[in-house]
Amino acid sequence: MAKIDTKSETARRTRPPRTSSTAASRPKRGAASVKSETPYHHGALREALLEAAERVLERDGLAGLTLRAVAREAGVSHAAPTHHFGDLTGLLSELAAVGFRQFNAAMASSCDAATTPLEAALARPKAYVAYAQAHPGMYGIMFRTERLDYSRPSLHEAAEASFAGLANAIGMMRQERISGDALTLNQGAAIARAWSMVHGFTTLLLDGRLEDILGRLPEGTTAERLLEAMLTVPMAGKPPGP
Amino acid sequence: MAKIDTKSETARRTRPPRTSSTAASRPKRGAASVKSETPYHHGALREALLEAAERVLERDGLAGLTLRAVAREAGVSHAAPTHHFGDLTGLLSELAAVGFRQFNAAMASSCDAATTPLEAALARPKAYVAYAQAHPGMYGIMFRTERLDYSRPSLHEAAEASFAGLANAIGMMRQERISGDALTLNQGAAIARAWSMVHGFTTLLLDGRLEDILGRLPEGTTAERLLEAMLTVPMAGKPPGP
DNA sequence: AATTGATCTTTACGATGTAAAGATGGGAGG
DNA sequence: CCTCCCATCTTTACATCGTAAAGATCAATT
Repeated sequence: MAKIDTKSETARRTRPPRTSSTAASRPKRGAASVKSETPYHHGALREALLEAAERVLERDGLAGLTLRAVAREAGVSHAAPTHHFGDLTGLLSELAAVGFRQFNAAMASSCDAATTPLEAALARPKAYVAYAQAHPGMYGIMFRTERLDYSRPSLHEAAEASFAGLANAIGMMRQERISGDALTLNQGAAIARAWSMVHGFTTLLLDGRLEDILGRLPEGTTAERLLEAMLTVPMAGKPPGP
Repeated sequence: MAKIDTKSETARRTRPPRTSSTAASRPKRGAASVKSETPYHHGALREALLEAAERVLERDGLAGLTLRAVAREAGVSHAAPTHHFGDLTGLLSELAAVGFRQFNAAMASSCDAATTPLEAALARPKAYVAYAQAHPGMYGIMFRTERLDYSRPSLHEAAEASFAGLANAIGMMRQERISGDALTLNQGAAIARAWSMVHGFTTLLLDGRLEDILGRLPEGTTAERLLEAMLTVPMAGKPPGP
């Protein structure tokens, strides 16, 4: 009469046969014991859980991303993630680290593809926004600090690399070297301005708060075009007539 | 044997005697029936709940802001909020509306106090950031779209007023009239740039992500000073030497 | 004065995070 | 080869949360 809790839980757990996309997992056991379709020891649960988490996040959004949902998606018991991540914060932090690495890779590759100086200057912000639009859930996690543990090395490093890349780009654009650790006020302001602008734009865009503006712009103006205009046009004064 | 749920709940509910800060509540009953310290009908539960929610938010942060916690804080049963807000989304939305009204008032009053043109141009962004720093929880709710219902009139109006004030200020700064509903690309870009910059800066600041930059700036540089520099200094090129 | 409808409480249920104890089996040491 | 250990995963349990539904209470209307 105390099993009320597990009733629905057990009933739902159909346990799909762990269609792991990374077929390289479980090198030891494998075809030796065919009797048990889902061996007790997964072999690569950590990675499988992170992939499952990403899938759940894309499918059900941030609200659906729970420890138990991720465990279900991976086909393991609801308490299995605990051993690998300790906590919901732990899982989210590691997932955010994955996101930052994807993010950094996307930024780096898009920068390499630039040819003209103007293109080079716009490539990074565009890639920033493009990543967020392609992976809104990921972006949401990465910048939702309340449930993140930055003392975790993987997250700290990935996020740090992201910031370093940004600061570097700004420095190059200003044709200065960002020397070591010290910054002048104007250097700091340039970095903070660029970051704030792109990050703020992205946040507002994902929250749908720019639709109001976009709707009033000339027909068919995209968010990317608006971003370009934001970054290109001088800060104040009358715009040049058409 | 099915009362396991209510056990701890009831045990905790000490029911403080509703020390309502707004003494104007319950005009009808009052001193007539002294026997019941907490009358069955509160009289102004809606407002009391919103105030309680704000208190809980400031004390326990976003994570602690639950329907039940708010009900506890207000000294009513955990299901009482349902009748007034329907939903957690409802409560959060109404609370966000309160926040937007506070926010708008702060912005307006700070704009009136400006004397020089430069001061006037900086007053609004400074007030923006200042409000967020003074009420981080509120700000978090106001711009956390996922659990907000913008179809609610109070929230929609309050947020709309906030946006209108911003757009107006940008238009005045550009010495243009924002005519009706249409916007040129440059006008839209100016609005989006200003909003993105201030909102992004605020978000990054509240998330502690600017501490890295602030720490590398000249000794004792505050966030407000950095914001000023962001808004004052030209966007690119070498800074003027000291 | 009886009724009614709004307001608040009780009770109940499914879901979640987390802790703790039990099961499993790969690998180390005899 | 056998046994034992321990990392890994499962079971079980519990406090809390959001929400729904039914019951209690009371002010106001008829």
